[in-house]
Amino acid sequence: MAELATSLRRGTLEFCVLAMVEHEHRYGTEIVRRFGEEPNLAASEGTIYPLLSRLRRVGWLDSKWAESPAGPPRRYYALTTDGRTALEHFRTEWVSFRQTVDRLVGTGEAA
Amino acid sequence: MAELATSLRRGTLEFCVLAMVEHEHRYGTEIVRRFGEEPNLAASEGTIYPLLSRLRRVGWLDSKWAESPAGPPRRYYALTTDGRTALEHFRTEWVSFRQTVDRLVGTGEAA
DNA sequence: CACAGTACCTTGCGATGCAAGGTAGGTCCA
DNA sequence: TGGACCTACCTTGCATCGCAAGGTACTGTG
Repeated sequence: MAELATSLRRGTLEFCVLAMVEHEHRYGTEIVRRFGEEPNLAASEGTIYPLLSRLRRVGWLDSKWAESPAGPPRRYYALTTDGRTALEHFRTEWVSFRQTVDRLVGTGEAA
Repeated sequence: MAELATSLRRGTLEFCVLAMVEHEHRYGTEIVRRFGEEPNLAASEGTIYPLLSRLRRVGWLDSKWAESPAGPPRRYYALTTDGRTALEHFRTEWVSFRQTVDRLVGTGEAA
């Protein structure tokens, strides 16, 4: 069986990325660092970069290069209209899904 | 990108199965049918049977055959001690994970 | 000009959801 | 008796995706 946390990330990680660039444009390394600070989501470069590529490919993220104050240029990501729609859709699905799991496994919080 | 619901299931499905046999022994087809009634978790035989085999293999589920009132015999599943421990562990992890996602994607329910 | 730091990306593997396909025992009814 | 149908089990093969490990390239420093 795979690591518990790893499996849980599946399916949510990409939307956490979308949410992360929703209000501010961010670049790869910055995103990796921020996820690293979340024990529940900690994901390395090997996860994040391919993910960012996928999100660009399906048209949920857009990117543009920008100079760095020091070091190589950075690729900054931003939500597209489709990306925003997908994120909204996820928010609805997530709440529903979360409630179902809470009910079935009984976290002790349900009524 | 895969189906949203499909990805979300990953990692939680197996614990929903454990929870389903926590208090009552159940057999494969019954479990499939019950999941079919949950729009968020709908999983077919092709998902459930291999999953049940894995759970047996790692020692979280135990099973014994029993006659059916009509039709072929059924394999009834029950939680092992290890299975119960794993389920408890999941409950803790899940609550923590769920809160992190709620906070990051902002479901509009957070404080 | 070597070295360390930052930033990007790719390769290969393992785990797992799932459609589709396969086996076998039981019931029903002509 | 025997064919159609149901129930119940399980396997095969494919696609997806997280991730460790490895790789390229630019920049500033001593």
